[in-house]
Amino acid sequence: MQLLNEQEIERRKDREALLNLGIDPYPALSFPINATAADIHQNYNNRKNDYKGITIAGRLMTRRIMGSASFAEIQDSTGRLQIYVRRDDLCPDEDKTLYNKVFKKLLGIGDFIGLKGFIFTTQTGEISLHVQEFTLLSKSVKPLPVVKRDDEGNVFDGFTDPELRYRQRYVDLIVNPEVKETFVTRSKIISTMRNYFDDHGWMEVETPILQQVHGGAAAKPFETHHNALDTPLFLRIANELYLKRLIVGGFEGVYEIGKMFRNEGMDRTHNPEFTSMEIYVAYKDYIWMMEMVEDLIAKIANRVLGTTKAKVGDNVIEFEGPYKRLSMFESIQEYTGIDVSQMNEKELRALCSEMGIEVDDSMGKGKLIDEIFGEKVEEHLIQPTYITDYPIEMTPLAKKHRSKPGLVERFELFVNGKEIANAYTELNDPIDQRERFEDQLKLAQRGDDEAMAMDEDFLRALEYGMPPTSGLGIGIDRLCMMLTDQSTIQEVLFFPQMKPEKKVKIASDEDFIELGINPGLIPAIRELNIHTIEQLKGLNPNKLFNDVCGKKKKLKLDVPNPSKEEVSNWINA
RNA sequence: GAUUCUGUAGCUCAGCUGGUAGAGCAUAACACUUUUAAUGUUAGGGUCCUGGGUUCGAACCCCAGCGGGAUCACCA
Repeated sequence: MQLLNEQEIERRKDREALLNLGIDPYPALSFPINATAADIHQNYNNRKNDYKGITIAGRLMTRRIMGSASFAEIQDSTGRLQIYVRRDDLCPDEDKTLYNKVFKKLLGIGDFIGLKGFIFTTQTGEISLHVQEFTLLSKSVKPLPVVKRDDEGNVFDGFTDPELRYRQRYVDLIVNPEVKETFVTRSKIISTMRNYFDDHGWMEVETPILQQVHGGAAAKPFETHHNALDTPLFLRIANELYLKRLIVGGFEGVYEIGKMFRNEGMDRTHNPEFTSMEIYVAYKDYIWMMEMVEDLIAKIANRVLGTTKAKVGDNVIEFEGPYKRLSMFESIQEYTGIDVSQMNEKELRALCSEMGIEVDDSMGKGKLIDEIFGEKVEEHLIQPTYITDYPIEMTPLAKKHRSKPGLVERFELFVNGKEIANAYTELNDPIDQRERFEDQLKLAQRGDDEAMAMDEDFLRALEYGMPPTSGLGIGIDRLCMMLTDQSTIQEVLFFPQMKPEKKVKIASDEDFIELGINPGLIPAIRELNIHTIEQLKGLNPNKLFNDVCGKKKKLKLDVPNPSKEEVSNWINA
């Protein structure tokens, strides 16, 4: 049972009226088209003769009816096209129903129609379709928000409420073309990346999303349960350890683009499920990876923006490499003037409190350095910058630095103050790896809930031998935000996670009848805005009795008044 | 999780000091055969998020809850 507003009732009536005229509002048919809105706008002026006998389909978005002629706009996946409809073209004979009734009255904004006609240019210079035939393809029975734009692109009645836009993304996509554009760009970013990898001979793979050990990163997982195996399973927080197993298995380049799941907070840069790309290439190191990433990102920017310069917020970012490289210690030195490279844990802790950075006892040396970096450096890294050579404590899966003791071969790429990529020369010494996991265990015992879990099977794989390998992870959503100049992750996810909508179960007539209510009284009950059984149950019987009798009289319902006792019985039933 | 702002017609929003709920678009009716934010005339449309409280009287003030946004904290 659904409560309908005036416009929804009106549209349902139109649907009935169409059926009565013998027009199926939802015909089962295919409607072949030979043109799109974008094609017509681009090419009509140069190839005018080719644009006769056009068939095109789309959603009716605006109408300007002027008596026996009308202008309207349809929208297909490529954009909008104005159509020109004349009564005497559609209805050459006496019977003008098709235009006067069907087109003008029974169609509405949001309906899908198929059209046949020829393209022409109006007096005001707008390329338009002169309609010779139209077919209703699908009737819309819910009113669409109508967004108006003038010639300068000013928006007049925007559909802007973020809650509605995210919950009803389909509506957002229909009425806000720039939203659709963002997602087209997102798709291009991913396909460009995929093509780049494939062209290099690296193979796309799929690894388990349901994992028994949630390794490869430090985060709280979503937990579920497999009934047949009677075992707990986790939605993956990372896929790194599986991809490395494939390198052990003999593939020399593997990548995966897919969803990760983390049971943590949500904000404008975090969604519980997000898309990451991870790639592992054998016989490479992180120096090589930096060059690859520069090349990749510049190619993506070129493909989606047509340039390597991108406007991001108030900044213009140049994505053409080579990017600046700074070691983590150098970056802290550069932005604070302090050399932390020789400090021990105690000195670092003192420095943090001096800088007003909150610390707690669970934090080891690496974590403390990371805190300083996050607080003092990150925001300054606007142009693409590689931060390299991280403290070993915070990076249990990366190989020890070839020349700098206490550090690992790792870089993160920062753009506009945000991290968008993370890469290592991968740790492939199984003995070292086991020790690192054990160190993580110790951190966990100190209370660090982000410490990584031991994965015995992964260690077994490493023991068989993994070639030197470099690995990279890119946060796809963040990259998309960057390249589409969006400041919230929700704008680059079709369906961002939201709290569930409150569902109210509207009582049907049968539900009311079941309580012993005379069907003739139901209109009075609804008129009192009583729509759910719970609502009814919560009412005072005397008040309800008075209200129902009063409404019954007002609505002139031809049924007897209920007795007070009957009304009490409804409530107590 | 904390702070703060916010919830009024299908959509976007007004609503004064607490005194019968308003506009534009959309919808409906009439007019109009090259309009384009079409236009003109007219009409209908409301659980003012929910529940309590204060008051003669609450969209408005107070309390609680629910949804959403922003900022902060954690994480990518």
